[in-house]
Amino acid sequence: MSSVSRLPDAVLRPLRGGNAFESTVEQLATAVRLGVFAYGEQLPPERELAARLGVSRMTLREAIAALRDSGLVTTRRGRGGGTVVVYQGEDQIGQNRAGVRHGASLADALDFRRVVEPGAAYLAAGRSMSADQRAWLTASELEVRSASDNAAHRVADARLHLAIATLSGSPMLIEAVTRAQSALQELLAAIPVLPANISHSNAQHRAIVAAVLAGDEDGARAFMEEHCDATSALLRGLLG
Amino acid sequence: MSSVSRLPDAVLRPLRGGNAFESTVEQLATAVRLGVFAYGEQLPPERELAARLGVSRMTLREAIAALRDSGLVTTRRGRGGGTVVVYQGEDQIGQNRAGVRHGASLADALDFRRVVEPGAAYLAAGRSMSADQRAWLTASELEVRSASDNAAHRVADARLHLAIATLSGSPMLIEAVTRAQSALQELLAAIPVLPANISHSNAQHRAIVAAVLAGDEDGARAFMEEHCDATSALLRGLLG
DNA sequence: ACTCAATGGTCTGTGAACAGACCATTGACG
DNA sequence: CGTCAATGGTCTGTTCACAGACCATTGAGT
Repeated sequence: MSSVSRLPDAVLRPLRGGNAFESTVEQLATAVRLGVFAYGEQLPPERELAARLGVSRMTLREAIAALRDSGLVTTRRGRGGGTVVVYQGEDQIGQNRAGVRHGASLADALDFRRVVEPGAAYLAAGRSMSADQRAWLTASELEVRSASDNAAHRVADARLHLAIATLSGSPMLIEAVTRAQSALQELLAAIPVLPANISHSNAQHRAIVAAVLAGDEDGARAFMEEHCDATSALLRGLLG
Repeated sequence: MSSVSRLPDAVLRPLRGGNAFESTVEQLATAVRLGVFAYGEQLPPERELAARLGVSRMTLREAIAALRDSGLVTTRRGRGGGTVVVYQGEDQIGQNRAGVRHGASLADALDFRRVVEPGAAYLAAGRSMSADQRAWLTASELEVRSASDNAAHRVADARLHLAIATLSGSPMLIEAVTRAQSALQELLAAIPVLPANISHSNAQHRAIVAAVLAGDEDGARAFMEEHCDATSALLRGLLG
């Protein structure tokens, strides 16, 4: 039985990525870059956010300070104050973060995404949605299509994908999609965006959203698979 | 935009499940119950295991002590010694652990599993495997079929599913499948196992493995979906 | 039979993270 | 125009986890 075929090596993983501080920074930075908090939006109050992240307020505050130093957010005190997002899609120049996602994990992330995103679309299509939810989905898709520049397009794209994941209704899947998106985020940011790519991608988005709204599970999944394959091919072509 | 439709609520999650000690116990106990470490097998030396779990040796030792107290493992000192698995599938009676997986997450886990396991089977089928790996897969399937009692059957089943996930070659997917399996482990243990169920499940296993070995991606996925749907139906029937 | 390498077992000091109380600032609202 | 509720900012003591050195035990190898 070769070395590849042993379960313990495959299953045992580190449970906490370093210290709480770094994990918090990572998670918040990712949330901002993925547009979970859009430009101009306020983050929840520190006490609430700390509770939700399962981290002490001190640690959270240090993490927020790091984001502030990176120019992602600004903070204002007093009633009506808070921490607000300044990031609009473009990272500061000369800031090569975490280069190439520790090695071989590019293929991993692409494979993973190609499984979980279509799965989320499939599930979302199978759910009955409220008018609000349908409107949200449509609006998210429209925002991607009408993005003015590459940076805005990328953020809106992430938001749409996360919206679909959210509508799947499965927390575990939402988390999975979030991880896939954040793993690919910096790679996708490096793609030279051709108009043809964008237009193709937009068409796929429309097809996916239409299928989800129509309750067409298999269609939603198939379109999302195509969509993932397209970006996959693009990334592999550029980096592999 | 209704409360359901907001990204932050869906995406922000606690990063560390309580303290390091509890997480470690949970992970090790799960590994043993899923058969990642089979009966009679040795765990890696403490120093190595601690490093792999990203936890200090002290913490790991406390976790192992907890497993020992639960009767899952025994420990022997000296050269050739170590910690060895005693668990054979049956938990000690009167030990109702974590009852019903905090509420609504049953549906979540089932949905999640139904996405990631078929995805893993699909990917595994698409890979070219070494003779060792093919033999491993076949052996794992055979072990499920020839399990003598329910307890052994359950462990062997988990091992087979994890083997398929491992052969997908995607660490992120392996982790996802592991989480799905461990989330459902205690529920599956509660199913009254009818011979008809077992025989049906065995047939599906054979079909899945055959498809994976034949490189039939779509078939592998479809069979795995059927398989997941079957246990889903069983569980929902009993608990929902 | 002896040796010693491999393993579990123990101890101590240090730093991280937490809980929670308290302070400072601001603007929404009456 | 004043109040005070909501928010960020600060401080303190405590607990947890870690690193790493050292001890104890055993059996594989010679």
